[in-house]
Amino acid sequence: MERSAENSKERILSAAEEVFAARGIDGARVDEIANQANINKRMLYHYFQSKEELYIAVLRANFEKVLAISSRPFNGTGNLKEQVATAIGNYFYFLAQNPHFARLMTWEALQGGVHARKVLPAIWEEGLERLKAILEQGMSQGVFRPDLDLRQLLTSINALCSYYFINKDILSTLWDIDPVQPDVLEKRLKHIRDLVLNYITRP
Amino acid sequence: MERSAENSKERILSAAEEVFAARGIDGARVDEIANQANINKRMLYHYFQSKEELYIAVLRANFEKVLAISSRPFNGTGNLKEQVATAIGNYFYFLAQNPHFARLMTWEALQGGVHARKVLPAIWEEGLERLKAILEQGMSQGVFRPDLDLRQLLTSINALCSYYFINKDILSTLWDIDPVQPDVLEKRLKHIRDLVLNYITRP
Amino acid sequence: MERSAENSKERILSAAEEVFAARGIDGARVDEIANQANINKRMLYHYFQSKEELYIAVLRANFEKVLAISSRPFNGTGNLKEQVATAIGNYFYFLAQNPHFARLMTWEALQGGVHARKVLPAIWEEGLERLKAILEQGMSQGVFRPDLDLRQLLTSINALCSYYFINKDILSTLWDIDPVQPDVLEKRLKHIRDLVLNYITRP
Amino acid sequence: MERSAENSKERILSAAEEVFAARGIDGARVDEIANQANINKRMLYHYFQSKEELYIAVLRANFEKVLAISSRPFNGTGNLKEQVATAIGNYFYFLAQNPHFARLMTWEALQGGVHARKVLPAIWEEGLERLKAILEQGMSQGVFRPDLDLRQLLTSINALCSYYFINKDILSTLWDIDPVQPDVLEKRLKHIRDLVLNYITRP
DNA sequence: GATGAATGAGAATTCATTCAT
DNA sequence: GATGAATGAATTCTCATTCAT
Repeated sequence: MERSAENSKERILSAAEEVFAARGIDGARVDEIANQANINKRMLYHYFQSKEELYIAVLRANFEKVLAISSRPFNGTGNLKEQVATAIGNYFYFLAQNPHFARLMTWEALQGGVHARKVLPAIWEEGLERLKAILEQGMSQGVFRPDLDLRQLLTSINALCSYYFINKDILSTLWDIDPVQPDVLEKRLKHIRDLVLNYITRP
Repeated sequence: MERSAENSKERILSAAEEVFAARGIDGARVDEIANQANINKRMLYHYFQSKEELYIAVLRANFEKVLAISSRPFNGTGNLKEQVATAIGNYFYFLAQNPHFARLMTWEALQGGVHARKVLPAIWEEGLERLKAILEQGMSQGVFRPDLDLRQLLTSINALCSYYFINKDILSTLWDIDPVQPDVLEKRLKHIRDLVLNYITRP
Repeated sequence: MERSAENSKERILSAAEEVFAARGIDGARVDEIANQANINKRMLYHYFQSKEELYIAVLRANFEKVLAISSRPFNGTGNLKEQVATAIGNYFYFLAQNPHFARLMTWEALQGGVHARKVLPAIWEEGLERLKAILEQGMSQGVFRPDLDLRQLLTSINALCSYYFINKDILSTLWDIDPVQPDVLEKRLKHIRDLVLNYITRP
Repeated sequence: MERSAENSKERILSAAEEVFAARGIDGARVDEIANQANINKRMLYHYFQSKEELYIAVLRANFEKVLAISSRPFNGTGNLKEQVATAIGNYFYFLAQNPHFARLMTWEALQGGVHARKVLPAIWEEGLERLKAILEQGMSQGVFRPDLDLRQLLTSINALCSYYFINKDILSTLWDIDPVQPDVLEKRLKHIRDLVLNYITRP
């Protein structure tokens, strides 16, 4: 990892994300972040006013990451059912590949979203904005059941995906397999898709 | 301000549950617990060896609560579908009426279950043990689809229920209504039941 | 051990002696003393005003023990040389059989004798009072060298005896034998007697 | 009030030695050490993990001091008897000039050497290593009595020297003179030398 | 005499933050 | 930009002592 002056801020943010995701804001130690970023603690305070500011910066960066994902050209093809399946898969694998994201969101949720609120109030559902559009389209076209409550449904999809990653360690113990192994991931995704697609297509 | 000896420990446990559920083990302050329990901090250390021990005691008490629920006479009647609906409802309302439970479990989950592991390793699924039995029965009787993966399904039910309460504050902002109001709760439960029942009954 | 009311005070004193000898006044815990005495902590404060008072009471009791020894009929027979040997032996075995004594005296010594001073200022040499008398007799009779400095000599005898017991644990490690085993004790005593008698009898 | 970085650790160690020697590990207060070192308590924990670690560091430093003494060029001249006298004098004056040393060793001894053991197990006799060599030489040359038990003898010399300094305060009261005044010191040393030399040279 | 719970003052340890260079 | 030492305010934990019964 390069150590030129310019990327100091990046290194701090990245280390902070790691530590905050792992331990939450109260469990995180500024020292650990500085060590992991390979910078002097004083530099950390040069770039960020306080531990809390740094935490918020991490949240902001993560929100931007989802936004980027959710606004990038959609690779869903075929009919609307297939597009739902694709959108769910995209989200699921985004969470799998960005393990810090769901953890950060959950620490935040447990704290009532006090910090996240300072960044972007309505971000919570952003990652599923595309999916929402597809579902709305499907409802109006009669492909999906007309009585879908999108709030409930999007909440459920979020739950079905996030919960899995949040509880990874515990599931790992309970099931005695690694929940984030490729084939195990795929199995989980299939289950979520079945559950959701079955529901939205049957009146 | 009663001060009888026997309930001091209870008061401490109860205050600790409140504070740990609200802030997690790292965010909790022993002083706050002592104040809320209306005891001298010293007494807290008389009954519990350390903050961590107290936290574990809280976890243990909560585990026992679920166990008590899941092992009490089941009020499910009627056919297996109805029984599943009842079991989900029982669990959902248990979470609604014991708001600390899901929060404690989630703080724990985020920390990899390090403390919970010291109490009871396999407790995680305990609250849904009854439901599991019903589902197994339904599968063998051909009432439910035969290819149910119970691990996945129970995880999903847990997710659908817990996530809602964990994200209560955020949903409250997003939706601009109180998610734990009786009728809103009932709506959420209906959605979960639909999702699950639809899935398990269609091959 | 009997637990009738009357001997509570005795039990406390005895436990306190044990604990104070083992850990010193600062290392001792009132709780440990109470537990070991099998009484309620409150009783301890019934009999003794404070931890310090209790400690002083222990010192006093120990001083009385030496006084009793040093004033009891002397079993020294034969000539003065033999009497010196006997007196040294008596003192040495007193220390061996009352392991708390030398330890208490040494904790006190390290603390400048602040507490002991409150009990009996001149007690320090009491245990060797008899020996002093014999030595004086021997000097005037010309049996011992006439230039003996009794202060120095008594201090030395005290040192030669006490030091051994105080450093018991360390000698045990260094020598890899138990320093208070009967034959090892006897060897030490012989050495001390040789050293002293050789000195006092040669001009 | 200089504040250069390098000597902070030294100042802490030096203050700690002072306080630990004066009050023992249980009687010592971290606050007092910090004050005396003129640093913030926090720095103390920056350099040393805990009070116990600091105490062990003090022991280590003191052990190194004796080692340095005992391994420096010996200024003993003349015949073996004179060399013994010199070696005893060196040790005696080392203790006189390093009053913390004997005190630290004695606090340790009373606690069974639990902490010292972590530093250097066999250090206890180190300060008299040189003397031991001379005595061995003298025995084989027939200058000293052939039946010397060096363990006993070295223990005795240690006792005769250390005990004096450990009991300084009490002797001061008993004798009504200052035991560490130069001429009083010299008198004590003379006595010890007489005692020992008389013993080792007479069969 | 006896008990167990309770307490306030204090002691060790930790942490985010800032100063001097 | 960068550094390492320094700090004050908490925070956890401990202890001798006392109260209510």
